[in-house]
Amino acid sequence: MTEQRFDPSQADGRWQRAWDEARCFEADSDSNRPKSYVLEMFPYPSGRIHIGHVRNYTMGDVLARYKRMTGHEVLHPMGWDAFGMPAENAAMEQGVHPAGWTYQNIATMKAQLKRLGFALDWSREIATCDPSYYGHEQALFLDMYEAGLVYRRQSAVNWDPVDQTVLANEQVVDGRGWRSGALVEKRQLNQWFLKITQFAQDLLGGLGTLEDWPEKVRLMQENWIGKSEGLQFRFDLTNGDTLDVYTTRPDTIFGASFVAVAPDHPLAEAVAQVNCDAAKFIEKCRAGGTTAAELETAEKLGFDTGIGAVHPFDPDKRLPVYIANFVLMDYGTGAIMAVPGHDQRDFEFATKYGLPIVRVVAASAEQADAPLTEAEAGDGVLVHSAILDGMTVPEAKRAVIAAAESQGWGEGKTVWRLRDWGVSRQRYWGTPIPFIHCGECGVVPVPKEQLPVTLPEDVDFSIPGNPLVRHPTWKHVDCPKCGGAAERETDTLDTFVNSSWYFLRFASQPADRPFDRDEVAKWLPVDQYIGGIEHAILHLLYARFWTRALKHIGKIDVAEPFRSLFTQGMVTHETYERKNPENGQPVYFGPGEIERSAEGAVLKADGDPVTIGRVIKMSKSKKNVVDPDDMVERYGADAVRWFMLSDSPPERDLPWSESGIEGCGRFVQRLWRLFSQYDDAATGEDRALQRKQHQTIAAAAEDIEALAFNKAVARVYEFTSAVEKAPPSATRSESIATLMLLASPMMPHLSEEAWHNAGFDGLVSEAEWPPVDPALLIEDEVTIAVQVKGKLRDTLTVAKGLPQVEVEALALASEKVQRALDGAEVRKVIVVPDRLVNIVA
RNA sequence: GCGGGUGUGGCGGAAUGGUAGACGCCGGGGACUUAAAAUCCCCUGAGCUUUGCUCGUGCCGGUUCGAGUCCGGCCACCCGCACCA
Repeated sequence: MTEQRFDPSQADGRWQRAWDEARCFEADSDSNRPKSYVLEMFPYPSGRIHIGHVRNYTMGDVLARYKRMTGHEVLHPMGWDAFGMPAENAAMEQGVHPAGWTYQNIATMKAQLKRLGFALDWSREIATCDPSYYGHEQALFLDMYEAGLVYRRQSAVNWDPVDQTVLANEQVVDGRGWRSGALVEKRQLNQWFLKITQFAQDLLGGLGTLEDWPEKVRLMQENWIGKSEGLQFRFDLTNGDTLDVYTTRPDTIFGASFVAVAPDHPLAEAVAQVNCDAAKFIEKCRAGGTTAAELETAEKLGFDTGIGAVHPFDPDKRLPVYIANFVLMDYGTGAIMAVPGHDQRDFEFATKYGLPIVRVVAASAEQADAPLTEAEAGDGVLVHSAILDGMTVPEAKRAVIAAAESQGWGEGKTVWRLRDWGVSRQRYWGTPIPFIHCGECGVVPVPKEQLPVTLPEDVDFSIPGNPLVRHPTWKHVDCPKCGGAAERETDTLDTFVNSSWYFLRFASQPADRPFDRDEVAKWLPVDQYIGGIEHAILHLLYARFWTRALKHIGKIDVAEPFRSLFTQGMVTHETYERKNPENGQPVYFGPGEIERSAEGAVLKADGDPVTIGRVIKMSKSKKNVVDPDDMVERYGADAVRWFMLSDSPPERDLPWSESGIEGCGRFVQRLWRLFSQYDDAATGEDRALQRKQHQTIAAAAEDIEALAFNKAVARVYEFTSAVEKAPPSATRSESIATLMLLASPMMPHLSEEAWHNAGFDGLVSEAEWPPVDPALLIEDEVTIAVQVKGKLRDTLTVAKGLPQVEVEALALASEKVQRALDGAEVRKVIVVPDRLVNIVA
């Protein structure tokens, strides 16, 4: 006899232990079933699992469990993206060691994930902060160095002069250090780079093969790589020098009214040597923000160097050369020809400094003198452009490039927006870069047999700066080449490096090398990768680059790491706030502190109302967070999982609500009551229910494979209602068993318990997805909409496949149709078979 | 600023160019109960002159027999912008 209510507090743990004991989620690479590699982006161990993680991993889990039920050998691993700044911040703020803090968090979060019943292969767990992981990363980095994919050069960092520390962009607030409040300076340091640009064309071309990636992500990457074809050419300057500029619009060369260089361009620096106003201007630019967003939103500012540039088509024409804050040194040559008529940035600059704005492209020759109120980037024909007049934009581009090449002052050139990847971080909690600096031999790689270069444990975070630099002994080593005194590299690798190959390490974990080539060949590519849209560009591009780099140096034979990608939305929640009467700043309250009703919300503490604010991404600062553990404790893992899948399409944001999770808890119990009605002694057929059953199996499978979990959930609801209403029969019992199977990827604990109680053998987690009888999918009647002039007037229920003429006759015979027609003459009748009739009068 | 996305009832959403609002939440009514919880049933886009009609998918316009869906232009919000992960 089964209990009245399903009790997750004891059932969840029992089945989780049963899965562990059966080791049913460990991937067997010797299996001859078709493989399926399901991977969710691994989490940063920040402390506790966030509800957003729960959503991400629930989606992957449903797919992994479904794939296992449909006969696949599934690899569904989990690990920890364990290096990063928060551990160092915790060390500084709480006096804990980054390693201790990180491993403690991992233990906590692992227990939380276990409580949710995810079908993960924990035998392959990795933490990137473990030397057994990052040691192999160091080896791969050295391999890339040997292959010429790693180099060093000067590059700017944000320097906090008070804390004597390099700051990340997010640590710079309004141009000041977040801790010290000091004005941040740009400082040049020698840093390590990976040559991602060597693969620019391949990374771009590869996007075309990624059919199962969202179009938007491919577009974003394409724009990020930013291939552009244009003209690089040389201006002769009035001071006797020359200046190389790059333009994607050589056709507009007659519209150029000035030339601009980046503040850190050599020409700008040369001018600053002799002109202190220029030096001050450059100083001002350096004090500003470093990010592209800040540069481009800042007011356009320039400094006239007094130098003139000779127009290549008109030796008498001189263009003033400016230093301008909106020109980027990293793109092209760091210098541009500015065409205000056809580039909005140039337009704003020209307006501000009173420079000429000339139209050189118009819709037609007659429009040559149409006034410009903003820059026009559209197509048209060339005007006011001497020899180019009348040409189209593409013709003029070709003509100018041809002229430059034949006259020897420039050449057509492909330029990429993509820049090489700076991987140096002046921080402790990361992978040590395995190099040694020797006064005699220069930069020397650490010999492979000396890997891993591990982090020293005795470090002091009470003072700012990189502890590796000031550690008493760690960096002092003998040069591997000459044996003389030398120093270790104290920079560590960007944490994006850790996440650029972890999916390979999951496939196999040999101790003596990063991965096994055959195992990688067996499991890769990842069949379904799931993560947040915020990783659309950087992480995914870096992982694609590492895959190419490792293939290039002969380590693997994988073209693309992720065959199919899915980007899920965020979990959001209402905010509850009051205005602080003293400063007008909002004071936030957590969901646990308030009492929510249909009328509004009141604070439990004082019973007075609070304002219900916008529904936004959960964040600690807004206190609109819920803790997954609390929810699992109150409603059980299955209700939480069900909520994560319900309602919102997975690619969109999911608003968490208390009433929503309560509804899910109720549905778990409702299913439980239905499951307990399973009776293998029942007899009799129920054709309609049988039809519904098979339609539901097919539709749910289709929905899960399309990751449309919200639709699969709706199918289960619908089918549940149908089974509940059906009178007892063998079909009904069969339907109940089917429902256990359909629900099992989403609500595995409930399903295991019910499966067991119904007397079935084995675990439902190892059962097969129920087969579909195609004959039962077809309906024999259809409902046809009848429209008059596009408006619905009636519906008809007819046999499926009824000939068009008969449908038309039935529609015209309808009383409602005749009334709507009101005697008007029928001009045309459109019949869509089995769907609709539209009568046009 | 640039690149990418999203917008449908009170709320989350469904809908191969073909019946807009499936399914769920909230709310309302009823049954059961001494009562409550739990459960079950019914109703639930707006308006109107209610056998039915009109309006309605962010806003403005277009294509079509027919537009939530396609095209053009706007608006709002979200994501990314290279040292957050």
